[in-house]
Parts: sequence; C-alpha cells; structure tokens
Amino acid sequence: MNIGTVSEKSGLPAKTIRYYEDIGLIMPGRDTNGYRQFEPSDIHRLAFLARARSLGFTIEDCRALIALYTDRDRASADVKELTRQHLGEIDRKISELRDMRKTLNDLINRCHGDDRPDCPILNDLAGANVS
Amino acid sequence: MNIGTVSEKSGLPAKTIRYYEDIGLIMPGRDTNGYRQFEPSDIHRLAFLARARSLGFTIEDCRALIALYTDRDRASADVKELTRQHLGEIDRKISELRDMRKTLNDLINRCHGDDRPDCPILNDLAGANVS
DNA sequence: TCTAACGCTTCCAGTCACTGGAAGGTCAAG
DNA sequence: CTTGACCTTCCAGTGACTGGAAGCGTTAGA
Repeated sequence: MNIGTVSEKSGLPAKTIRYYEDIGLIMPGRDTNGYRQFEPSDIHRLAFLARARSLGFTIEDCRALIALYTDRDRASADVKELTRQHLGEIDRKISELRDMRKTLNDLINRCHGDDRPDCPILNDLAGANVS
Repeated sequence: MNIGTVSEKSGLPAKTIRYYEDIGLIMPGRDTNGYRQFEPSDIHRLAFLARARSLGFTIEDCRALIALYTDRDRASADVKELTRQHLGEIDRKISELRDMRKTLNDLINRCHGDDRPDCPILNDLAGANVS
C-alpha cells in the first residue's frame, strides 16, 4: 500500500505519516521505486496513534503507549498510570482555561462595547484592578 | 532602568522582554554602552502584555490590544469584540478538553490496573470500541 | 506514443512564543 | 586588579506538524 491509501485509511495526512517515520513511530519498508510500502498492520498502528493524539497524548506518550501495546507482558497498571497522569494535566489545563474564561467573561460584561473609548477591559489589562 | 530591573518589576523574564523588542512590541532606547534603557511607561506596557498573555491572548492579539490601548479614539466595541472572539476560542478549547477528559476517565475506570496485560485503554486506542 | 496530471520522494523553512546557551563587553565592590 | 553580576548578540532548540519547491514515477486518455 502506498502512503496515499494509508493516509486515507488512517485519517492522518501523508505529511504526518512521513514525520512519524522520521521520529521512529513507524518503519514502513520500501518498494524498488523508493516508495514506502505499508502493511495493513501499519494502518492499525497509525490509527492507534491518531486516536491517542486526538485524546491529547503527546508524541512521547504515544511512543510509550505503543511500546506497552506491543509488549505482551505489560501490566495494565502501567497504562492506567500514564493515562492518569495525562488526565491530571488535562484537568490542570481545564481549570486554567476556566479561570481565564471567568475573568474574560466578567470583563466583557463590564464593557459597554459602544463607540466610546472608555473600556474596562483595557483598564484591567493596564493594571487598574477595579473589581 | 536596565532590563534586569524591568524584568523584576514587570514579572517578565529578560529573555522575553528582548524577544518583545525583536517583534516590535516595545522599543526601548539605548544607553551609550549599548544597554537598553527603559522608561517607567515601558514597565506599564510590559505588565499590560504579561496580563494579556496570562489571559491567553496571542501575541497578535496583544499587538492589537496595545494599539487600541494607545488609541485615544478607539471604540470599546472593538476591544469587546476581540475579547469575545478570544473567549469563544477558550470555550472551544475547554469543551475539547472536557471531551478528552470524559473519554480518558471512562477508560481509567474500566481498566483494572493490575499486573495483567489485558487493558481496555489500549484496546480502545487500538480501535476496539467496546463501549 | 506522447503527454498531462497526479502521486511519490527529499529537503528546507516556517509556525508560536519563547528558552537555553555560548561568547563576549560593562560595571561596581573589595 | 580581579571577581562576579549584569548586559549584549547570535544561534539553536522546543512540539508536532505544515507548506512548498524541485524532481522523479506512474497512469489514463488522445
């Protein structure tokens, strides 16, 4: 299978697949013409990566997950721990964004938003913490 | 004032302040020895930037906000609109993260997390959508 | 058989917002 | 006079791609 087909089947852009080869996440063989030759198992692996990435795992997480996936003697506790750590980071990001959201929303509500220059948003940014 | 003092007062690393000069967000003068010379107004401007960045505005947003801030004829509606768009993006990110969170949490709850290799998390990543 | 259009290859550069580090000049204290 | 802190510039790296150029390979149609 050529890269175009694999791209379509895995849902990953060809560019990304080549990049994943660069960083050693997949190792397709080569045809006599130099084209990458993919096996059905590569599609599976790439779909695995696509799913993990869409869940916000970093590339290094993915590397670890793939290693665990292909390790017959793995302990599910290892996978769970990695996932738990990742969940913790997501929670941190969510609460950070929620803090931002709250502040921005307050500011928007306080800004009359007409053609006058007076603006609580800019005042806040400028450090006039009139709350 | 030298960059170290300004760094301390604005809360931004010296590196970042130099970077902001590179991209034209501040334009400090220079002393005869080549050192950057900052005015008190520069601290104000940098603190403005630090605050806007901490609220998740991009550098380009910051550029626009600074322009609006220094424009005596600005309309507060413009600021409000920019902020509203930014809020929209934050909301999008939050809901994306919440989706991830939910999926990951479900997976964690389904994974027994012991020393056996069987693992619903890896199964899900591999595409076996056993829900 | 020729040709156009597409698919594949590599390599280089850019994204965003910094951050780290090297090599070197400047300044104040002891 | 030396030490150490502070300043300068420049280059490279981060993460995870993405865009584009230049140049082959392949295939479908006239």
